[in-house]
Amino acid sequence: MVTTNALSEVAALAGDPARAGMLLALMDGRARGATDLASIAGVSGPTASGHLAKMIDAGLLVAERQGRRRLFSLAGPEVSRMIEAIMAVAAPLADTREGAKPASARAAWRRDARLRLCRTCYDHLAGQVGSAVADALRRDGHLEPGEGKDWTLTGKGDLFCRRIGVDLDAARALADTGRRKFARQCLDWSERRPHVAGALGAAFCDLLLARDWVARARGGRALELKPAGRLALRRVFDVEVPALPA
Amino acid sequence: MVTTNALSEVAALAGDPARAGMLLALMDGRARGATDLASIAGVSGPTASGHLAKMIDAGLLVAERQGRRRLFSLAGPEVSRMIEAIMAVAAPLADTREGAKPASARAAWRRDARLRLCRTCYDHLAGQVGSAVADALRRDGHLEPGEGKDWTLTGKGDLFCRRIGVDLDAARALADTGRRKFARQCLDWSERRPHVAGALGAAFCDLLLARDWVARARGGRALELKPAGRLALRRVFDVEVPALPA
DNA sequence: GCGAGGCTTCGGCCGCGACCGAAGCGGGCG
DNA sequence: CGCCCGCTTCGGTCGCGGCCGAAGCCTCGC
Repeated sequence: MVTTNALSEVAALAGDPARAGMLLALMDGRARGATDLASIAGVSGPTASGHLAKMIDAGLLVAERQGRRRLFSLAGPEVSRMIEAIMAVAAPLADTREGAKPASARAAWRRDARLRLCRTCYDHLAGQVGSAVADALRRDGHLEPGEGKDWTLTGKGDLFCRRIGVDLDAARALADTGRRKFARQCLDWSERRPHVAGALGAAFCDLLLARDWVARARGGRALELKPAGRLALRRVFDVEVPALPA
Repeated sequence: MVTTNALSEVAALAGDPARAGMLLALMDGRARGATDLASIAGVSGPTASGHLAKMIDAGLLVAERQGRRRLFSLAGPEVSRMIEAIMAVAAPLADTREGAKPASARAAWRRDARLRLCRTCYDHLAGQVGSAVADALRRDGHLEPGEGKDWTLTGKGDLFCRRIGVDLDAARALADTGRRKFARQCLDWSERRPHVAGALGAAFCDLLLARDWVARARGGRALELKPAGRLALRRVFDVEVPALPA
């Protein structure tokens, strides 16, 4: 029965503390370099490299060169679903082991739900809100997949951005200096579709913050979607985002 | 960060081929003895016993004495969800490794969905249908949790069973000989609530088969829920069971 | 009450795999 | 062009944990 071995092989990958630490660190959807992950996992560079190679091999991670760095991220939503499922089993274990704090566990879970709904990824939007915005832009012909992992803003999209108040000029200026890509596809772990990163993504995020449609939760990447923001998403982008579970 | 260790510890449990084999074997919801599981996993008795003890300890399995045997089964739905989630990640790996049979994998998955919907557990109903029936009987005051892991059939339940055609006399006769418990709570892996086992559970299953509401799929524990059966469940038990995914 | 079957505990063996330091590659940046 | 930084490969060490056989415990059945 090959399925038995496949199960144990994948589980064994997540079954090492160093690898588990890396996977958890990548659950936020950011891509990280091998050295970062090594220090997060508390192992040396070579050891981390070996772990990462195994996880790439098994399809748990994907890697992308960026400059002289190699950035690793979760291979897809099924991987993060797996990690969540394992944590769901592991949570009661951790509880019973030390003084039982189901309340805090539930709070953590709620916080996770908030993260999945709306968060920043560096300085741009991610989560369901980020993906919904990107989806809407594509759907309405404002944004198209460009060469490589870039987005191309169409003429129609240019007009749309100016109309709703996105500071396109600043974003373009930043891109022209070469310091930053204008618009990049950034794959989101909790959603299927990529969202909008780069200078344009940051400009969108700035707009939502300036309009007070979303607000930074103190000390984290979570963004609170205000009622006015939910309304605005419907009115401006014609998208609906689900409410947070109670 | 304790959550990291908890994750890796649980994953490591599933990361051993012998333990993974046991977990997969238990995915059908049946409880098995240590010797059975040892031969399934291809290890000796003592080795299996050690594995089982660890999984009990971690809350992945639960054990129940029955005579001089000790029966092991999955601790709950979150455990089977975890295993499914891991397999979802492992499946592509197995595919690319050898000749890729996504069709058969999908067929297996569909078969699993059928198992979750309706199956036999020994000779009684299990799966969503089994649990739905048990839920309805409790909800309507026909069945109550009795002492230990027994169910108690109320007077109202007695009348109800006779009215819909369950062969109560045969079930009671069987129970009176002591050869069999009358009605036992049997925990179902794919559902929360226990379903009805014992002579009464078997009688219910016989009824559904006799009425042609369900039919045995050849060569398996899966039961096909006929359209008439779905209708009957609504009419007789006032429960709704979801359709199979296409 | 005694034997048998099922499960667990104990002790000891062995192999896999995590780990690190040192050395090798390769792409930026000054 | 050459240094530097980030990542990988190589070789060797070591400890954890899986594995089994033998022996012990408990429950059942004759």
